[in-house]
Amino acid sequence: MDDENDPLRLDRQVCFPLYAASNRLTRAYRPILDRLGLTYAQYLVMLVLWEEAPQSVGSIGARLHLDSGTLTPLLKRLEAAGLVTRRRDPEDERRLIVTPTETGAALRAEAQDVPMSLCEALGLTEVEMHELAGAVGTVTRLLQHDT
Amino acid sequence: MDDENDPLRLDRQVCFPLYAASNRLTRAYRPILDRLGLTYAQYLVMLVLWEEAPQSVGSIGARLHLDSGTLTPLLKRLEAAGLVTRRRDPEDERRLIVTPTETGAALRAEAQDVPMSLCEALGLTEVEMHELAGAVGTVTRLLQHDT
DNA sequence: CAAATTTATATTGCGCACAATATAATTTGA
DNA sequence: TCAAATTATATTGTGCGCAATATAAATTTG
Repeated sequence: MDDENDPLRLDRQVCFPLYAASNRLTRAYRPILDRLGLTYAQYLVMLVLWEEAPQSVGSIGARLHLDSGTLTPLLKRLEAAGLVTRRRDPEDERRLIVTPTETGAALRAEAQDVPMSLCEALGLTEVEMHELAGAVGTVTRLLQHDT
Repeated sequence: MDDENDPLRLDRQVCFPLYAASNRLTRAYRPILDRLGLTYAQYLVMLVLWEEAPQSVGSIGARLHLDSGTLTPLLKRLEAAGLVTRRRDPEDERRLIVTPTETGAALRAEAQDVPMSLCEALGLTEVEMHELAGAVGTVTRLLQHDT
């Protein structure tokens, strides 16, 4: 009831600005990634695959903290778009091996300036981008106490 | 191709940790809010309404940066749960006035210790919580250059 | 005052995110 | 060795988040 210290006031919520910031980022990415025909989550999966391929659904998920409920349909859409192939690992038929197609690998070149475009879309200088990276790092470190 | 400075490496993405942190937070809130029968987004709407009621869909949306595409079905679910009423403003039939029911208002008492429970679920001390608030504030400030 | 414009909410459609559960392959161990 | 436990992915169902569009009420203008 003592307004000042009410823990339920929206402007006292530590986590709401993080939620709002994350939504805002996804919105900012959208017009940029539209040019590549990718959603933000699909872009993240392609980043992971461009770094190392092939990879199983599980290893992609471990990297992005996403589970098969999210990844299975997403990967099917990437497959339907001709960007990846999905086949079972003959060594272990439980595993599904995801590999970028030639088109999917070539898309990497188109994606080169996505980070810079986003920077511009957010109206951030390189210095501010570094500040942001620092603050985001602090948030991440603090939230990784658990798992 | 010069691995070190490749702007497409996942660990060079400033925004991915923010996305991951936001997902993690929603997961952390879930078991706590389950006890109130609320999702995280519904909890945010109730916070806004507990602060000031009644409010129109538009004013709730302005506060949370959400649009009617998100809020209309969410508010219908809150109405179906008996937590709010929805009626047109007789002064301006375009507006929809959202008001907590007695049950909805009473739920506020049940929610009092949600912030503390979350803090515990994240394994954060009060000092760390303040650090987190500071870092989140920096992120918010930097991302508010645009709108 | 009527037509055009603006404003507020609703609807539709798509793609996550995730809990819960299912299925099938592999591994373990009595 | 074979039944139980474990592991990997898939499926189902719910609820966002948002772009695009629709609808209807209010406001502005000519």
